[in-house]
Amino acid sequence: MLKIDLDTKVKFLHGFSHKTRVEILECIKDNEKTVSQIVEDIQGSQSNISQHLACLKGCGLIVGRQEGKYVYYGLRNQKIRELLTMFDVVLEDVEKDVACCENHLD
Amino acid sequence: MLKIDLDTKVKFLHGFSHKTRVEILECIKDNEKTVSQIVEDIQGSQSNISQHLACLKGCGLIVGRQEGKYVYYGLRNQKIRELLTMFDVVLEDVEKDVACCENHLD
DNA sequence: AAAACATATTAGAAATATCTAATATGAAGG
DNA sequence: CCTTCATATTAGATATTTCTAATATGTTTT
Repeated sequence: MLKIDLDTKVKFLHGFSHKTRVEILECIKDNEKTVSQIVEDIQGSQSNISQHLACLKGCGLIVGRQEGKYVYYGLRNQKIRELLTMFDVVLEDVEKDVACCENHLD
Repeated sequence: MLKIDLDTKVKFLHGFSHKTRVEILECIKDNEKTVSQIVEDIQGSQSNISQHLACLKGCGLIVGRQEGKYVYYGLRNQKIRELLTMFDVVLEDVEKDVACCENHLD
């Protein structure tokens, strides 16, 4: 059990903190895609998506693989995929919880 | 299997996107604490911590329970705790991966 | 009821993140 | 080579988040 540095963890988690990045992650969750496919899927601008991809890569969440003039991006590993799945599971729980307690998320 | 709304998910994930908030979560991971205990543990200002606690509550990650003049904050449920644990597991994986590939996190 | 304590809220300043638009790089095809 | 296509990078404008300092709320203690 390695000791995880707090700053590293924060940087890692930062990857999940923007709508576009979450969309990208979900969009490539099951199979890698080229930048242009991602741009089309989530209807963003090329430059913007490219920047978010760089961010996700920097956070350690995705990897890019060049093939000719295309670059394919996919999740870095299986554990990241499991984490994405877990977000949904946990959120369902939270939502049920919140609904039954009459509290609100904001 | 409920369908999780993207905006709800993004809001939820936003809770993890700041160093102080991650510190708070880790600090109350095993048992709930009062605001002043948290302030002391992570060496922040009362006002600042209070604002981050409000944020975490809004994101659905923690719950507060008043007892006399104290307010105890703890993780909302067990699943959130598992998620925090999973972050460490995934990060270890990523770090090993990154180390062996000679890429960097930034 | 006043004082002391714990926490929350607010406003505005300061710091950071994001987006847009333009340009750069680099590979493939003619 | 020159063009086209896919992607990356940059700079500056804009938007958002965070912090600090001051004040407010609510509870206990005296």
